[in-house]
Amino acid sequence: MTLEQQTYETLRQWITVGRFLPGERLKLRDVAAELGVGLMPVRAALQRLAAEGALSYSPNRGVAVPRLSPAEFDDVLQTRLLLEGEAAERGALRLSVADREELRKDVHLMEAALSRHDAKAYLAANENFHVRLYRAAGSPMLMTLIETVWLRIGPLSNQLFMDAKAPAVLNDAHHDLMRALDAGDSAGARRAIERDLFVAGQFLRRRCASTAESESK
Amino acid sequence: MTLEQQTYETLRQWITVGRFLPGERLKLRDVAAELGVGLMPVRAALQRLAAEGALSYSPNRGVAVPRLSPAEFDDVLQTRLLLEGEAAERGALRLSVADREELRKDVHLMEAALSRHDAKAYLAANENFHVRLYRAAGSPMLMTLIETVWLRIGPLSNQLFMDAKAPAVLNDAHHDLMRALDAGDSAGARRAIERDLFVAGQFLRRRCASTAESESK
DNA sequence: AGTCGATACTTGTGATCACATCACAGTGTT
DNA sequence: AACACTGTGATGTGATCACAAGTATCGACT
Repeated sequence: MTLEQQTYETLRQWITVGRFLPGERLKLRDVAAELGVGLMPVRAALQRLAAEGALSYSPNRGVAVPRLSPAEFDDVLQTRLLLEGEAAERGALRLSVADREELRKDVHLMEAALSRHDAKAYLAANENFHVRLYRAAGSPMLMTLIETVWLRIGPLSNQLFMDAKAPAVLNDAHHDLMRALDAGDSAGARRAIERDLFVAGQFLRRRCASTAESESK
Repeated sequence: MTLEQQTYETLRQWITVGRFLPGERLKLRDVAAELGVGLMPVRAALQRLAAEGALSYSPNRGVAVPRLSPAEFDDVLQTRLLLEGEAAERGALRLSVADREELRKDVHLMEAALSRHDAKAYLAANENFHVRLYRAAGSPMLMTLIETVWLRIGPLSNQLFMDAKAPAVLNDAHHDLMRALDAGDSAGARRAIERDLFVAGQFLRRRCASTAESESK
C-alpha cells in the first residue's frame, strides 16, 4: 500500500473520530511532521479528503475542518432521511435471514454499550448496523452517496454522548426497525430509520450550533 | 486562480464532454504535455477527479475513465430518479415566477436545438434547465449529490444523439413539467422529471453496453 | 491614538529529480 | 511448444528545492 493511502486513511479516521476541531486548519508541514511522512503524501491525502467533502479547501490557503451551521446541518439531515430511508426500505425487501440475525446482534451490542456508557463501542456497532442494512439494498451508488453524507457530519457524531439524556432513547428506533424487518414491513423500516436519524439529529443539532464559534487559529 | 484549478476544470470539461473513451488510461506525462503544464498540477487534478468519482484510480497504475456496465448504469439511473425527483418536487414548491419563465425559455431553446440537430446546444440548455429547477429546491447538499451522480454518466450523455429516434421524444417530458409547474403540482413535477430521466436513460443504456468492450490500451 | 503601509514570515504551489513498481518482451529450460 | 524467469522500458510515487501568495507585525504618518 502506498504512503498516500496510509496517510489518507489515518487522517480520515482522525477526522471522523473528532480529533480535530471544526474550523481548525490542517497545515501541510504540521501534519507531515506529526505523521512522520513527507509533504507529498500529506498533500495528496488532504486534497483527496477535500474533494470528498470531508475537508473544505481554499486556494492558496490549504484545507480546514468545515464548520456546520445549523442550517447546513438541517440540510444534511434532510438528505440523510431521503437517502437512508430509501436504502432501508429497499434493504428490508432484500435482507437475508442471516443478515437479519446479525442486525439483531448489533442492536444488543448497542444496548450493552449504552448501559456501560461506552460511546466508542456504541458508535462502532451503530455504523455496522446501518451499513449492513443499507448494503442489502444492493445499490453501490446509493451506498457511496450515503458515505459522502456521513463524512460531512462525522466530526459531530462523536459528540452524541455529551448530552446525558441521549442514551435513554437512542436505541428505541432500532427496536422498531427490527420489528418492521421481522414483519416484512418495508415501509415501516423506512419510518423507523427516519425516526432514528431524526432523534439522533436533535441531539447533534445543539452540538453543531455550540461548536460553530470555536477557535479559527 | 491556481494552475491546478485550471487543469482540473479543463479535464473535468473534457471528461463530461466525452473527449476520452471509457477505459482509457490518463497518463500523467501525456496529459501534462497536452495541456502544456507541469506534472504537479496534473497529478493533483487527476487525484481530485478520482476522489469525486469521475475517474477510477488504481494504486501505482494511475487513473482511467471508468466503464459503466449496464447494471451499474441502472443503479445510477435509479439513484438519479430518487435524487432528482426529490429536487424537482421541492423545487416546484419554491420556484419563483422569474425562474419559471427562464425554464420556459430553456425549453424553447432545447426545442430549437433539437430541430437543428444541434447536440451541443441541446445539452447545454438541458443542463441549465435542470440546474435551475433543482437549485430552487434550496438544498445545497442535494445539489452536490446530484452533481456527483452526473459526473458518473457524463461521458455517456453526449452520445444521446447517436440514436436517431431520440430527438423526437426528448422534449416531451419537459413540456409536461412546465404544465405541472404552472399548475403548482409538485407531485406532477416529480413524475415528469422521472419520466424525462427514464426516457433519456433508455437511449443511453444501449450506448453504455456497446462501449463496454472498447479498447483498454 | 488610530489607520495605513511596508516588511518579514508563514504556508501552499509547482518544478525537478530519484526511486519503486508494474507490464511486457525476450530468452532460456523442461 | 509451453511455461517460468529476467531484464528493460514505461509510469506512478515521493523528496527536495524554489517560488508565490497570503498573513501578521511593526513602524510611520496623519
